[in-house]
Amino acid sequence: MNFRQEVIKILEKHTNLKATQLDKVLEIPPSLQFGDYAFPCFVLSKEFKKAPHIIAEELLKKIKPSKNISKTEVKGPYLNFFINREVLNKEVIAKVLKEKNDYGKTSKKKEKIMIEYPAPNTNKPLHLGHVRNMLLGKSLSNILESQGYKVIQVNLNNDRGIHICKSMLAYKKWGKNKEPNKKSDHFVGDFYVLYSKKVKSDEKLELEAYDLLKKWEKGDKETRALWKKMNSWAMKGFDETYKTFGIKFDKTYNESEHYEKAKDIVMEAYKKRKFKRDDQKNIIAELEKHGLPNKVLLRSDGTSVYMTQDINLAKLKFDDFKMDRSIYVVGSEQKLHFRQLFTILKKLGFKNTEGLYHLAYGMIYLPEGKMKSREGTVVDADDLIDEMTTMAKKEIKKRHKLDKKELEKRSKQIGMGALKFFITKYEPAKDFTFDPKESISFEGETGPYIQYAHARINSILKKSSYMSGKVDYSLLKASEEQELIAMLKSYPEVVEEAASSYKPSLVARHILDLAQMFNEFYHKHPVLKAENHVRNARLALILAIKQVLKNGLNILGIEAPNEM
RNA sequence: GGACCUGUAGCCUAGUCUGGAUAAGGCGACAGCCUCCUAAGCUGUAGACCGGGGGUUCGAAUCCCCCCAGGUCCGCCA
Repeated sequence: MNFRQEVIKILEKHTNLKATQLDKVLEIPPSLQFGDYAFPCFVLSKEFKKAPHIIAEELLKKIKPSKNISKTEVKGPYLNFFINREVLNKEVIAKVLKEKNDYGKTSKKKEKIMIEYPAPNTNKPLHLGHVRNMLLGKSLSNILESQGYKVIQVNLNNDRGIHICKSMLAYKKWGKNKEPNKKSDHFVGDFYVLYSKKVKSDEKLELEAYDLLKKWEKGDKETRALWKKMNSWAMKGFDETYKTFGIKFDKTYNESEHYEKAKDIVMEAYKKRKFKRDDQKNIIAELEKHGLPNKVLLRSDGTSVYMTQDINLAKLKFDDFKMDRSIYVVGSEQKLHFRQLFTILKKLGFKNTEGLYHLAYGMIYLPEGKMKSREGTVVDADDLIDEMTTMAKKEIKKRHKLDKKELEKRSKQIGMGALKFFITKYEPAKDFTFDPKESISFEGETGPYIQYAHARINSILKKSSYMSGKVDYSLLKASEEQELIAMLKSYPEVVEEAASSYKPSLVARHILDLAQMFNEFYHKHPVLKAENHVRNARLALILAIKQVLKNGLNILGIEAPNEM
């Protein structure tokens, strides 16, 4: 049953507007007290040369109530339509309860989409920026999958280059061949920090690092062995963190394996005059007519640059998976880079360049400014997880006495829920400041707030004897109940919108609103102590709310605990 | 200098694509609510010339132009 179509049909009969025009102007009122759909009569006022409110009155007289549209009303220049509550309530709640975990899912979309994230450097542990990256990549993957897309998640290790050699050098000099005595990516990162400290008083280290890079490039055995060892430490540490975030990749690419292979592609294109040489004999892509700065692709000595390897990787990924779309989850500071890359790929005649997309996310600042790995002013991902979990543990201890295992489990659910929601609720493009003191909160617009609403519902349901027999849905007529049903109804549309606009934040906001409205309802209207029929209807309602809260949390990678 | 992004109460955000009915939440502040389904909750009060100025429109936080402020980028770094 499509109520909107029905309203449009009615209006089509009584105005001379076409369905497509009506679909465009028909709106959903800001508040349910104005009905479910509103037709603004301004549109007709010119044609009829009458004031909009008079047109509304005239239309009202012509329209009779039907089974689905129970009432029409004039409010100033608006003609408002009210859907029959009983039909709507029943339809929405029954759908949620029937589809359960699949509510909000569809198999409409068939395309294959690749998402690449978080592409770390293998010389230091993951930090808060990666956390945002991972949460965005992962939740978007879930959201796209829920719409039927075949999603391929890939990672790229930036595993070669001068930054790697710096931590290698420090290990060589001061590492005493030690094995990791802590989480192994942190162990590697310590040497990067150590290098940065030492180089301040000893500039020669910089040259030594470059020597090491040259040795690496020549394939020096000892250097390669150390490089391999330290990289495997770093990656092993990353894997543990990925696991905490529930992330698995279909494939991981390593920059070192193919960074040189793009040379042939570039040279061939150069021969076909797609690229040129500049005064210094570098091969460049001329991008000025596309409104972009030119870009060097091969140095005059034939060595490749960052852009070159990205060209090769794009080809490699497409050869591997033949995807229709490819999303790069990378910070917004690389916007220009990706505009250039995509333009170059088009010039090269790559397939599916229309499907290339840079999902740029904003910076995270700390109260003291920008994060700098070198200076150690970063928020480490693992530390952050620990801190959130510890805080959650403290909060739980205030309320309950739990055995150790349950305490660990629940504090992880809540701590991670808080962290994930805090970051996901921001729109991807937005910069924000992460103040550890204020950000670690479990009250207000937070993950635990939503989890709490979920747990509360569960607690009520546990105490009830819910009969799945006949429910009189017309009894759900309080404004809170109607709002709640409207939100349940629109949940699938919100997920669809989140998928098409690549904004997991939309889902986050929606379930937050739902939890807020539920809490309002909870305080105003008793469920268990309500009169029999009303109780049954409310039980059905909150069961549906619980389901949607859970679905929304889960799609964002957040757990929905039954008790808190 | 150029390109892109951002600007909504003391602070953080939603709403901007697709213009419409009193600009919606949270934090903080103040005043209340646990003999009643989990107070990680709820209610109320104070707090907004939607960065500024023009324009389009019956109607602008939303669209267009100009300006101001902040950020990012404009490497043969990744």
